[in-house]
Amino acid sequence: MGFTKKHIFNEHQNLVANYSKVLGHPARISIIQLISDKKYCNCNELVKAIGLAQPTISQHLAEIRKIGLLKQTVKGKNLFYSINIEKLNICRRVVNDFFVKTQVSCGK
Amino acid sequence: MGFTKKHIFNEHQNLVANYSKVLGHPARISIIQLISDKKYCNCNELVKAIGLAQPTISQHLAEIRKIGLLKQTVKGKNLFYSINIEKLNICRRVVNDFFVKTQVSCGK
DNA sequence: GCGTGATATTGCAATATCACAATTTTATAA
DNA sequence: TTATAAAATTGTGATATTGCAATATCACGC
Repeated sequence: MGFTKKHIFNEHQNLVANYSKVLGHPARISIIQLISDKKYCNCNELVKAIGLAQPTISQHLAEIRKIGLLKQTVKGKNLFYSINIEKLNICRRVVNDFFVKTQVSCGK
Repeated sequence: MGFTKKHIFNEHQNLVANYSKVLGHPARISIIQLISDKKYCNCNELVKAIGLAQPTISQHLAEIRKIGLLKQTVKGKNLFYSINIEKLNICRRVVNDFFVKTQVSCGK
């Protein structure tokens, strides 16, 4: 079929999967690392640093934005991205809690 | 194109992405939860509990196996799956370290 | 051996994802 | 207003993923 049957899973399962899916591509891992290293980073810098075309980077940025991990600041012609640390922390906890709970369940 | 240009990213970025990708589907989240809750679980139980067809579950199990997260025990006709806790712990650390390092970079 | 039950594999259709060229939008600078 | 530069959007082709029916495989009991 090609599409995921999300309705048969609960909200939490879909949430963990959604967050993880965004991290499931090395370009997006690289983008997040570059933005956090440089604090502020525009699209062009990412294009040069990573070596994918501008529309491709823009697309990956949109995926990361969808889960709220990015902040934007307009400065002249440039659009600078930075990490939404609060949201990053939420993602970390959601994913890590899944691991921890799984580990605890195994040990009971 | 449709395929990921993995060669332009480093090993660590691909590793984080690989682990995350496996968690990037709610069926696989659900499978991991069910197996860890029941300690041992065969394919049929997962099929009944989740409501996807047997080949679909089998396929998702294969994805989870690829990153080493599952152990198998044959008992008669049944094949029981359990969680490889050591590997789960490694995955947890790899993914969580990514989050923590990102957070630290933002704060510097 | 033969049937049975459990799981993996194969083949296929539908959808999603990845990557990029071309274009559009937006905002500044001249 | 016009040029320019940055980034988003659109359109497209190639590949990957999701899901399932049909089939194959494998291990047991008879």
